Amino acid sequence: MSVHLRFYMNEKLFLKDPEQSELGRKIISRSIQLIHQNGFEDFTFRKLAKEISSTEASIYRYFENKHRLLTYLTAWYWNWLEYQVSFQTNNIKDATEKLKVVIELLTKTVENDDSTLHVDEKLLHQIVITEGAKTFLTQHVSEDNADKLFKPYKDLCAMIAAIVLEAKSDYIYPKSLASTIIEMAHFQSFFMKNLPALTDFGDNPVDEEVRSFIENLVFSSLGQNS
Amino acid sequence: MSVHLRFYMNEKLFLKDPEQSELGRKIISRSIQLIHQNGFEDFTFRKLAKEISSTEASIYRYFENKHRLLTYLTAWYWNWLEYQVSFQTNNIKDATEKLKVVIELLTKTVENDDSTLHVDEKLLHQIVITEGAKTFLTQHVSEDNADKLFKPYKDLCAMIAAIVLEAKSDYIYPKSLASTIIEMAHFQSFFMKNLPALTDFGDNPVDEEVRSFIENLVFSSLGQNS
DNA sequence: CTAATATGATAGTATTACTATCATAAAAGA
DNA sequence: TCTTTTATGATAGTAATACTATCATATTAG
Repeated sequence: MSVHLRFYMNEKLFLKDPEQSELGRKIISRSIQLIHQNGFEDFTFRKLAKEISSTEASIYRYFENKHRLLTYLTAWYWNWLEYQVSFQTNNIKDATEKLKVVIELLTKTVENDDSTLHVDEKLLHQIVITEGAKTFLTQHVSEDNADKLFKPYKDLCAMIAAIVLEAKSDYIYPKSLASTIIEMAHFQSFFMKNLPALTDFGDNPVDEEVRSFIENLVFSSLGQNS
Repeated sequence: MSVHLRFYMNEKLFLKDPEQSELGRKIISRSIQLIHQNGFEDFTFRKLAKEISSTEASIYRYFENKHRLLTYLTAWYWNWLEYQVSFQTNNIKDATEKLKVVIELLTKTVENDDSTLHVDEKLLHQIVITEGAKTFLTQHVSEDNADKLFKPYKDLCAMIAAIVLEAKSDYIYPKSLASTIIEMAHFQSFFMKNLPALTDFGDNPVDEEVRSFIENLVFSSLGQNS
C-alpha cells in the first residue's frame, strides 16, 4: 500500500503554496537540508536559491522571509507528529499505553517516512529540536499566534493533554504537562548531545534514556509510578 | 548593611571586562534595557552605541559580537541565581524545604537587587526567559561549551541536582530533573503570557500557578506527592 | 614628563534582507 | 489556435547589519 500524506497548511504560513509546484517542493526539501547542515542563522534565501538553481526573488514569492519558512517547516512537523500520534494510538484502549506511545514518538529517532516525498522527517526532527523554539521566542509571537501559525503545535498539545486526562481525570495540569513533555523531549535530547552535564545520560547516549526519564516524570505525576 | 555583589566572569565571555569601567557598565545596563524592549534580534551595537552616546567601535572592544554579549548577560544571571539559591537555602536542613525555595526562586517575579548597581535583575530575568535558550541553540554550542561559557548554568543545575539527591538519594535523574525545572520555569511562564493554550493557567496569570505545577511535578517524581 | 591606555571619530567592506522591474516560457482558457 | 494569465528567471538596487581599520585625543600611570 502506498499512501500519500498531505496536511492542510494555514495560508498565512506562505505567500504561495510550496506543495503546488516543483520549485516550491524543492524550496522545502533543500531548505531542510541547508538548515540542518549549517543552522538557521547561517541559512539565507540567497544560498538556498543557489542550491536549487533558482533566484532569491523566486523564493520570496513563496515565503515572506526565512523566519516564516522556519515556522512553516515546524508547523508541518507538528502536523506530521500529530498524525503519527493519532495513527499509533488508534484502537489502544488503555490511556497509559497511549501515553507510552506518545512519549516514544516524541523521543525516538525519527525514521524517514516514505509517504511524504519531499520532506525528510529525520532531518526535520533535528531541526525542530534545535530551531523549533525560535519560531515563538520572538517579539512578534502574539501576532503570529493571532494568525494561528502555532495551531499545529497547540493541537498536538491538546491531543496529548486529552490522553493525560483519560489516564487521570482529576489531574489539574494536563496542558502544561503536555507542553512540558514535548519541550523536554527536545531539550533533553539536545542537552544529551551538546551539554551532557545537564543530563544523567551516558557517554553513548541513546533515545531510550530520555524516554525513561520522561516516562518516569509523567507516570509519577499521574500517580502511576512503576 | 550594604553588600556589593560581584561575580567572577569567565574571561572568554568578553574582550575587556565591562565591570571595570564606566563605559563597560553602561554597555551592560543599557543593553539589558534595549534587549528587553525590542528583543535580541532587533538589538544592534549601533543602536546601543547611540543610546549610550558612544560608538560601535568602542563596544566591539568589550564584546566580540552581540551573541557573546547575550551569553555574558545570561551567564551573569545564572551566577546571580545560584548565589540567591545558596543564600536562601542556607541553614535549611530539610531538602524538601530547600527544593521549595529553589522552585520559588525559579518561578517568582524577580525584584531588583540593590546590591548590583548596573544590572536590573527584573529585566534580565525576562530576557533570560525569552532569549536565554538562544545562547546554546546554535551551531557553535560545542565550542562555546568547551570555552566554559555555560559553566554558571551547569553549576546551578548541579547545585539543584544535589538538593534533589538529598531529598531522594536513589533518584536516578537528578540533573535532568534540575535542567527540566529550570527550563520549564521559563517556558511555562513564557507560554502563560504568550501562548496560554499550552498551559493550564488562567486569564489572570500569576507566578504561583507555574510554581504549583513545578512543585507537583518535582515532588511526585520524588515520591513526596502532597 | 613621558608613555601607555581608553575612547571617540570616521570611514570602509562584505553580506543580509529584502523590493522592483522586465523578459520569457509554459500552461490555461476562449 | 490564439491569447492571456501565471510562473520563473535575470538583473539591479537599497538600507541595514556586522563587522574591521585607522587616526586623533584625552586621561591615567609610572
